[in-house]
Amino acid sequence: MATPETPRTPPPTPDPELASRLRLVVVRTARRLRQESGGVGPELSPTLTAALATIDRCGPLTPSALAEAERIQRPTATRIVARLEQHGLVSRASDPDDGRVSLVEITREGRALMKRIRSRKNEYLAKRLRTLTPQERETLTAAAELLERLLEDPAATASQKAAAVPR
Amino acid sequence: MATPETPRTPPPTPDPELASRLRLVVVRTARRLRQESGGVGPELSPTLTAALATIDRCGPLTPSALAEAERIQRPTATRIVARLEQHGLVSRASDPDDGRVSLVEITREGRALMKRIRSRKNEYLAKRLRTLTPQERETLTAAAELLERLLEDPAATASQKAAAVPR
DNA sequence: CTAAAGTAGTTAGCAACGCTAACTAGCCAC
DNA sequence: GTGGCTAGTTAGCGTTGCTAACTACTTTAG
Repeated sequence: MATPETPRTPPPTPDPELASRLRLVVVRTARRLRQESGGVGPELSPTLTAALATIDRCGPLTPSALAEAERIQRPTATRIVARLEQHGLVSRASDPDDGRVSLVEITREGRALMKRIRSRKNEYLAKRLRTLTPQERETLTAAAELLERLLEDPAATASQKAAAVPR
Repeated sequence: MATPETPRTPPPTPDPELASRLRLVVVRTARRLRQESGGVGPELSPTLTAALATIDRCGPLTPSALAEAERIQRPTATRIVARLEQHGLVSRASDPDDGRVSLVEITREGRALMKRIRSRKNEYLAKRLRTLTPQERETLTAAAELLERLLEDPAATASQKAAAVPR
């Protein structure tokens, strides 16, 4: 098994293989998280949690802004906000300057839930993480940051999609 | 932005925070991958791709074994196999010894598709990965390995991490 | 000032994927 | 054989993503 701290894998890292591998592991991990989150308690699904986190972090924002931040389509954002609102986790306010936009904001309850989620819902993952060495956790932290970076910059992606028409 | 420029995690990394962060980034990455894969061409969804990869790697196996490997329920495996079979990517054979079980195997076409997928469908990810430094890619490789380990059963994990005793 | 164009949000409907519950079919123990 | 186990399937549900099309408001042009 590779020791993450030692760059003992110098040459043989062809992109396609790493891409494949990342694909698989990310898909499987996401699935696993979804499974876990469901059973733990009366908590939110990963999707709603991620959205709530964004709303929390980015302050009051419009559904469109949420869609952009989460890389989802506006209709999806609409539904997500509706669900969160239904649970009393976010509230909406009309923009006085522009009657079209509505500003979504996290509520006190929402914030409290986020806090609870951070400490409790991640129990599964956190427990697993605790079995790793500090160096390994560092690796994951760095990887998370890299992925975050990869997720940004929609330019290349958008142009790719535009080029791929036939279907 | 490469070598010495990642002052990542000099301070302690509390588990809950890392867990949260991993959660979010994994969920979002998975979503992104799903979006990309759909539009690029006549390719498979991430779920089907992952399943096909497992069938390819683990040789002929039963639907139950697939379910276990992919951490899904048997009915889900049934549907996935049906879809793959529909596309001619896998074939089934009855076990002569046990009339209940059916053995699923990847076909030549399936193998060819896997090959194509590895080189083509990951284009999006691979392209992004190419913007990283070798060291960063190494980090992701190590992270993928860690996540693979974390995905395994607690029992299996425990035995494997025998070398890396948590404190 | 009114008409056209653009933008924010929503609604409606579709497909993928995961689940549980319940059924069928084959195997084995008695 | 009958009863119980296991493998696989079918049926049905909920979530989450999408696109297309609609409404409502704003902005711009004439």
